Amino acid sequence: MRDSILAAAVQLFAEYGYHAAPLRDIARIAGIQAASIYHHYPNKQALLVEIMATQMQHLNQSLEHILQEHQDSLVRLDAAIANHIRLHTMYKAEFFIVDTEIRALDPENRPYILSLRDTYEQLWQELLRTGMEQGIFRTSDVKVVSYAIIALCTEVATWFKPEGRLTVQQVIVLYRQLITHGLLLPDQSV
Amino acid sequence: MRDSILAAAVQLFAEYGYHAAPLRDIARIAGIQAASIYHHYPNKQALLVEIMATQMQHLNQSLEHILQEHQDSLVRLDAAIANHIRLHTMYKAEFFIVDTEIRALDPENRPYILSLRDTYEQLWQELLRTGMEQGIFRTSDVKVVSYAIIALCTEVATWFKPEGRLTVQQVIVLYRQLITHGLLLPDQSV
DNA sequence: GTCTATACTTAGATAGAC
DNA sequence: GTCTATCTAAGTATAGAC
Repeated sequence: MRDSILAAAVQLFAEYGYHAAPLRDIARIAGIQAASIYHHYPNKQALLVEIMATQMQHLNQSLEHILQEHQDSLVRLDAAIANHIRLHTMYKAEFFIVDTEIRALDPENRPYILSLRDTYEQLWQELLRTGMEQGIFRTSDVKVVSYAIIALCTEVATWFKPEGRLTVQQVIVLYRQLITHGLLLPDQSV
Repeated sequence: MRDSILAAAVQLFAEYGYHAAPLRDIARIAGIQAASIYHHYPNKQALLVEIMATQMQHLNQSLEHILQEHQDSLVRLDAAIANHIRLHTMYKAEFFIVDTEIRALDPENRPYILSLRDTYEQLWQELLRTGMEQGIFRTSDVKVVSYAIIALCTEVATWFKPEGRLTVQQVIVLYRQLITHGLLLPDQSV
């Protein structure tokens, strides 16, 4: 039941937003009365925090694992892009909540979630900085590039449909190409 | 007063989200009572629609202008990137609302706002398709690339600070570089 | 562990005076 | 054009029975 409630919350938070999703509706989808939710969670906010924390920890662990497993910057980049897009398409609703409901966090919960997001950005920045120092990646502003790549791969979740025109793997290939080689054809390079 | 109310709404919708921003607070910032808002706007939703429609029309007009003025695909791309980033940093709060509160739109208003967004995407797709046909841009999935570039340039608004480390112009140069040439150094290209 | 009933608060919106 | 006063609905959360 605890999981059913959380699944219902994920669905409604993603569809209508945290503040627009009534606890009564979450309860209805989970098949119980609103009051019964309070046996499993202390309040509505706790649902939001658990959804966000779970996904961010998952994301961080997977990227840490990639950095430990691989030393080659190009392999790391490819794996990190694929990992980000796979998780964001697989847990589409959950990550949509992570990306849009930060401001719905109570002041006492916000720092924790932001620190998890910060950790993820730092892992990416480590990957990028190493690649630039090795002369594999073009030297640029590490922070800006990390924000850019993360935003790019995150946005996939907003339009991707599992039954759509493209498979996840095809999307990964397209994004990888864009991130590594850019839009211009080589002969146009300066 | 009409503009004061709208400015207050922009501030609070951006900071707390549409549903979490009480009309009474909007009124307080505008310096009037909540009931007085209804002399200027029929309801809260009308504030949201006006904010979104105004910005999207502005964005569309500027890109249409660029496509009319320039024929060279590379010039068009540079101008479109700069235009998007400039508007998104100049009207940061307004565009943040456009990008996060689509789901707060009532069913009768949503199609209109989505059609404006659709127009913008189509203008970008026209730009990209032409460049690919001319052999200036790498051939790829036009829709996916348009989503990617728009997401990339939109995200700038989430972290950019006017008094921060980088100027708008510096950010534009960095993003332009990333979009056109990608992350890898040329000798690493396949 | 789930229920019914309800307390408490706050929201958007309206009525009518000035 | 703005106010005070108020309506009505809806939200989160609690109390206490089963």
